[in-house]
This record gives sequence, C-alpha cells and structure tokens, in this order.
Amino acid sequence: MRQPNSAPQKATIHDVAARAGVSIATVSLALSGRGRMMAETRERVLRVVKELNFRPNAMARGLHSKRSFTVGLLTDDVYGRFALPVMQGVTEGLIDHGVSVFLCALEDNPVLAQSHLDALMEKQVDGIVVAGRRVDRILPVDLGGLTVPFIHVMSDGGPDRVSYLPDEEQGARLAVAHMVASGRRRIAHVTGPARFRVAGERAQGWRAELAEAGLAPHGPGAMFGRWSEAWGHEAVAELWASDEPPDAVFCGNDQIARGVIDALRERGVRVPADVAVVGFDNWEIVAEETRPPLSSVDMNLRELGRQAGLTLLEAINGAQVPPGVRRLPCVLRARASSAP
Amino acid sequence: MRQPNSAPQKATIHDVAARAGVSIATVSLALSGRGRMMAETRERVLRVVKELNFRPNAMARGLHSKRSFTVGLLTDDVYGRFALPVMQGVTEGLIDHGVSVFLCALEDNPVLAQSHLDALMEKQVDGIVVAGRRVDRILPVDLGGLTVPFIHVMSDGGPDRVSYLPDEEQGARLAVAHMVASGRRRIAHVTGPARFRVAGERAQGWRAELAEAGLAPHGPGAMFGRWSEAWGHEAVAELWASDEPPDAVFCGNDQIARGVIDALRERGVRVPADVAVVGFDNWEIVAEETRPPLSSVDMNLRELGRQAGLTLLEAINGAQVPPGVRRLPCVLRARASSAP
DNA sequence: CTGAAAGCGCTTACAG
DNA sequence: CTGAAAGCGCTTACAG
Repeated sequence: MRQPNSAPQKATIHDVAARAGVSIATVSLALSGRGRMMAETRERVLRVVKELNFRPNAMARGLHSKRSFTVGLLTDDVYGRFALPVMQGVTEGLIDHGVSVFLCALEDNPVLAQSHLDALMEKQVDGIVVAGRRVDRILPVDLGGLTVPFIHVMSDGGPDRVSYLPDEEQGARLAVAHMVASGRRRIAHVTGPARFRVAGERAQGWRAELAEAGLAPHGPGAMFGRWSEAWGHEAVAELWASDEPPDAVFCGNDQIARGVIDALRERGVRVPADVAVVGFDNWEIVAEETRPPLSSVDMNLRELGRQAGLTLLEAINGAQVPPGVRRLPCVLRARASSAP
Repeated sequence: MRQPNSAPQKATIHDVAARAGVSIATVSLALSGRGRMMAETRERVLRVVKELNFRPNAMARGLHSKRSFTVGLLTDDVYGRFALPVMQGVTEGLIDHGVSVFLCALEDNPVLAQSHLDALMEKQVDGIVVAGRRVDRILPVDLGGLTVPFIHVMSDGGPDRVSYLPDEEQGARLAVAHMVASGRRRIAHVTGPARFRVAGERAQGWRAELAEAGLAPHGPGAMFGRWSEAWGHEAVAELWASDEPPDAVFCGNDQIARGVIDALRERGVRVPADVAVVGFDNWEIVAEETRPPLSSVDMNLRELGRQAGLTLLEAINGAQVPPGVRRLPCVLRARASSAP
C-alpha cells in the first residue's frame, strides 16, 4: 500500500502560478474561463496545469463558495435489493454535475443514524437524499432541523416534502392489461400484507384495470398474505381448491410469483399455457431463473433515483421545488410466464 | 422542501467566540480539549456551542490538517448482492472515527470510472477502498498514479497491494466437515465455471477436507458448470444417472443449491433425509425460502468490509501496512437442508 | 490562561 | 490584461 508520507505532494495553485510566471489569481481565472485574458497566457497556464496534473482543492473552493458539491444518501435498506438501484441512479445523475455522494446505511439504529447525520453536516453536504426500503416506513432520523434541502425516494416524506415514488397502481394496471390482452379472463391477485401501502395500491390497480376491461376480479378479492414464496404456494392451494381456478395470477412481488409458479408446476398446471403469471419488482436474478422465466413489473428504480438526485440539485441551486409526491411510471418486462 | 436561502445561517466559530466573550482561538482550544484553560471559560464556551448548535466546518478544518476525513468506495458490483454488505461494513467501521464514505458505482464504464476518481481526488479523500464483485476481475480504473493509500476488498490487488478476501477454501472445508460429521460419505461438488478463481478454491477445499476425512471425492471430480439454478438441475440429472448417487451435494453457490434441491424434490429424493445439500454465499432471502431452508457458507462480507476500512484508516494514519492478501474465515450457517 | 496573527488553498472584487 | 489583497472557517504556534 502506497504510504501517504511517501506520496508526492499535490500541486497547489501557487505551484502552477510560479511555473507559469503569473499570479494565482490569473491561474484561477484561466481555469474558470471567466476573466478574459491573452490567449497566450491562458494557454500557458493550462499547459502547466496539465503538466503538474493540478486539480483545485474542493475544500478550499468550498470554503469560499459555501458549496461542498457533496450530498448525503441516507438509507435503511440494509439488504439493498431496492435501495441499490436507487443509490446508483442518484450517484449517476449527480456525478455529471461534479457532485459526489456520501453513503449512510442506517439499519434501524437511531444512534448510528444521528452520528451519520452529524458527520454529514460537518462535511457541509449541500443536500440529503433519503432512500427507503419501504414506502410507509419512517427512517430513524429526525430531519426536522436540517439546514439543507432534502428529498425522499422510495419513502414518503409527507405533504411538506418532495418524494419520488413508483406509480404502483399504474404498474399493476400494466400487468393486468398485458394479461387481458393475451386473452386471460379470470385474473387473480396474490400479494403481501394489507398493512403495506404498496399492497393496497397494487391491488387497486388490479381492480381498476379489470373494471376497465369489463372483467370482474377473480375470486372474493385480492389475496393478502406475506411477501414470500411460501405464501405463493399456499395461495395456489386455495385457488385451485375452487371449481373454477384462475387463468392468470398477478402477484404482488416476484417471490410470491416464484412460489406460485413452483406450486403450479408441482400440480401439473402449465405456465403459461394454462395460467399466466406476472410478478412485481423485476428482480432479475430471480425472474430469469424461474421456470419459465417470470414476467414482472419494473419500478424503474434507477431512473427514480436519478430524477430525485437532479431535483435535489435544483433545490440546492435555489429553485423552488413544490412539495408533494411525484410518481414515475413502471414498465412491464414480459418474459415467458405470461406468453399468450 | 426547505430552501437554502430561507435556511438559518450556520453558526461559525466567530459567532461562538463573540457570544462567549472570548477569542476564536479559545473556542477552538476548548472544543479540542487541548490547551488548558480555566474550567469556567471552557464551560461557558461549551454552553454557547450547544446553544448555537455549532459544528466545526470540516472543510475549513481539513484545509488546515490536510485530512478530509473522507474516503472513496469504488465498486463495480452493480447488482450489489456482494458489494452491499461490504459497503456497509466499510462505512460502519469508519463512521466511528468520523470518516464518511463516498459511493462510486462504476459498472464497467471507464469514462464514468475516471470521472468518479477525479471527483474523489478533488474532494481530497484520504484513501480509497476498491470493492469488487468477483475476485479475478479488474475494475476499469487505473489506480497507478494515486497519491492516497488504497485497499482492495473482494478483489485481488496483486502482490504489491493490500487485499481482503474471504477464505474460500476454509469455507468449503467447513461445509464438507459439517456433512461428514452428520454421516455423509458420498459428497459431490457442483459449482460454477472453472475459470472463476473462487470455483477452483472452493473445489480445492472440498477435495482437501474429504482427503482429511479419509473419503474419496464422489464421482469423477468437481462438476464445473454455471452459477445458476438451471445448472443445479442439470447436475442432479447427471448425478442420479449413475449407479450410486451421492448422499450429499456441496454447491458452489446458493443458486446452484436451490436448483439442486428443486430438482431432487421433483425426483422424489428427500432433503435432508436422503441427501444433504449445502450452498455458498448465505444469500439469506433465497436460503430461507428454499424448501427445506438451505444451509450455506457465509463469507462474512460485512466484517471483511469493516476490517478493510479500519486497515485503510491505519495506512492513512501513517502505519506501514504490509502488502498481500488477507483471508478472513467464513462461517457455516446450518439450516434444515443438511440436518443429520 | 487567553488573544493576535499567520496560514491552509482557493475565489473574487478591486486597482492599476 | 494581470496582480495584490481580502476573506471563506478553521488550527496552531507564539506572545503576553
């Protein structure tokens, strides 16, 4: 490992100025392209900048501009299935603007959360992104006294804040419309616990799209259970105990869908010939390995993160960003499990 | 969204000094606890610090100390199954020392990678962690000219650098020893492509532990294939085509194990009664939903990240850290799939 | 025990 | 067109 004491000293603006035979002000001006100067002078400065591989010290610059060009990203998604794409989107959208992102993984620990927040504020972050793993869950931090703008993604900050969320209902409608279009008529919905807000929203989308297609919900209504494969199995047992089982199952997430498909195979019910199955989340590593590969609704998390990052940047730059929830459309990733 | 222009100005050391009726030097000294001063003065200063919620500006502090108390975390693991726990460990280990971590997701794009690296250097990071998703893969960045210490995790930086890796061979031996202890004698190994270094290391552990137990490898040797469920199915077909199928299968990862277990169920072979199955990675969300739940080797990625972060910190603080690979032991997470 | 001053590496009016 | 100076918010010798 290269040791810091053996490392070459970084060049400063004084080194550049001395070598180019100008003042540090001229170097600064040449670099920013602001003040107009003799083309020859500018070129000479820029040449030296390149020779010395000079990069302005962001801390010194920030001291003056009161902008650190950093933001903090708080998340409680320790597992990362949802937060990671969001995080990527945020960093991706911001790096083009020279903004770097501090990662803070909170994991339900208020003390840890507070120390992360303190560290961020000391580092003078220009803003904060709060990324949740579940919409109706509050992160263990008090953002009330924050002196910088912040924004929520995959977590609802309430009416006074800006929140970016997937359009769950629209995503559900996509899935149902897709099944209807391929001739399915008895479309059941198997999903997670009713206390999860997204479960209700997805069920609502299922119901609304069916109504629009002139179809009745299959069975007594949406089947709320758990977000697990095991629940998928159980739901199939229930559904196939009736006289008229469904010809399509729209599942609230990919794990349930996986359980449904496995259970159907064990019963000798063919997917997609007898029953179409569509999941939610488009968890690719699981969806692609399902037999047959699982069609699923993609929440576009990366794009969600990107837009949240850019909107935060606007707010940092002084724009008035009206508070409220912004929904981004989902897209359907059709695979074999829902073929006509 | 709270707008920056409406935000209360942050208190500076001058505000504190004025209000406490002392000089800024005294405030600084009181805060650092360095210079000795009248207890009463110190208390007065600290009281005002609290009243004004004063936090020293890290950029100003860093300008002087030439330490930013930040590090960069480069990773090419876009999916995040492996990198996320590592990232968490790194941040967790460092936040206690006041060090914040910049996240840079690289995803095979050298241009993006370079711009992330440039941003990090401008921000004056004190060091860099390089976290891979696969040991024998080089990240698309040239770290050669770096002027700060760096360290590798889940990626091998070669003989001149410090790298933290799981002890793959030891992990494999754990799995095999566990199966031997529960009476299994014909232990097969189904794993990923031979060109992956970890596949070779895990196979080596399997072979070594069997030898130590006085057992021969089951079949013609380790079965190299793909890191997928589908390969697990195919391998079962091969294995059960022989006269004497195994009574245990050690799998190179959890996806293969999942495929193996599913395939065995379809054949009516009982797990664990007839065959024990153990996976690798301890990918909990999958392992726990497998029927029966899957025993698996855990690489301790979080701890790996934590230690890497702390070692980087030592190097930053000037310690001489001898280069080379450091292996951390894996642990076995036994579940029902390998019960005696 | 406490304060005035220099300096960290920049940027930005302000002179000339 | 270019330079000298002030200032961003701290820390650290150095006086007193």
